[in-house]
Amino acid sequence: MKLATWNINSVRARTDRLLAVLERHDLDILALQEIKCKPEQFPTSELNAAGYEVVAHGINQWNGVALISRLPLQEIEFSFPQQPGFQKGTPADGAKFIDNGVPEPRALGAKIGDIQIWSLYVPNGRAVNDPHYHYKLEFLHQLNNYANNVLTAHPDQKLALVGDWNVIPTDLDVWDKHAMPEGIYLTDAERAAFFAFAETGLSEVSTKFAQGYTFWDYQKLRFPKNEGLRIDYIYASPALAQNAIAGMIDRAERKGQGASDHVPVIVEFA
DNA sequence: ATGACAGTCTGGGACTGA
Repeated sequence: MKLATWNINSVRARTDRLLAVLERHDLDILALQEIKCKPEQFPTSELNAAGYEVVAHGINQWNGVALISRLPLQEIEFSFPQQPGFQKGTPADGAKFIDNGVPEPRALGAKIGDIQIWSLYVPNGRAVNDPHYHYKLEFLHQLNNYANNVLTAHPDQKLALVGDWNVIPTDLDVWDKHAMPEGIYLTDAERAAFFAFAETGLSEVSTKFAQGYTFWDYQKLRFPKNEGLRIDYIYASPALAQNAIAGMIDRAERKGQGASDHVPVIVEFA
């Protein structure tokens, strides 16, 4: 079973590349982030024709996540428990960000066979101590609580948390650790929030099979110079992780006209 | 060498992203 995650940066702009990725890698499950479209704008008929079921969760312009699967998608969830919302502005009550109680389309869960999978687009954070940064940390914290609750209740559950984590976990995951604006993505708090998932028993399963970056900015010849980031990850619970047998980063997908700035990360399970 | 990233729409500039 081949599982992949990919921040596609607009599915409408890259439907041809999407279909090619599914075919080239013979994927069974693909989690997308930044689809940047409403469900009715998603290329559902093309994907159905290619043999996939689809569920998309998005608005017209920003964010948006989707799951594409050969096996049926069941028990769809459009947010995880306690997923925070975000409203622009500075809180007047001393809070660190305004949670309007409406989760953005950044998480989509489903049961595929015996695997519980989430496609996740973790908030960017924008700048250290920006309200969006605190929103990001709260998003990761509540996601961690959810994962911990699932695995505490069902230790043998196959659980996959995959997506664009917008965290640079180690200095090896960025070409220049001083290159990020105001040090965003690699603060101690962001890194601690990322590694906290390992404390729940999850393990990141792409790293042991594949080296290299998963994102290269469109600007400043970042891709030709291989100045990138590794911010797309596949966390798996013990029952799932033990079946991981191979993995790769599809670096070639970054080439040519019309590429996303992220590439697919793929792990195969026995 | 005088360009310089890409997506979307509330569009021809602003916003977001990383």
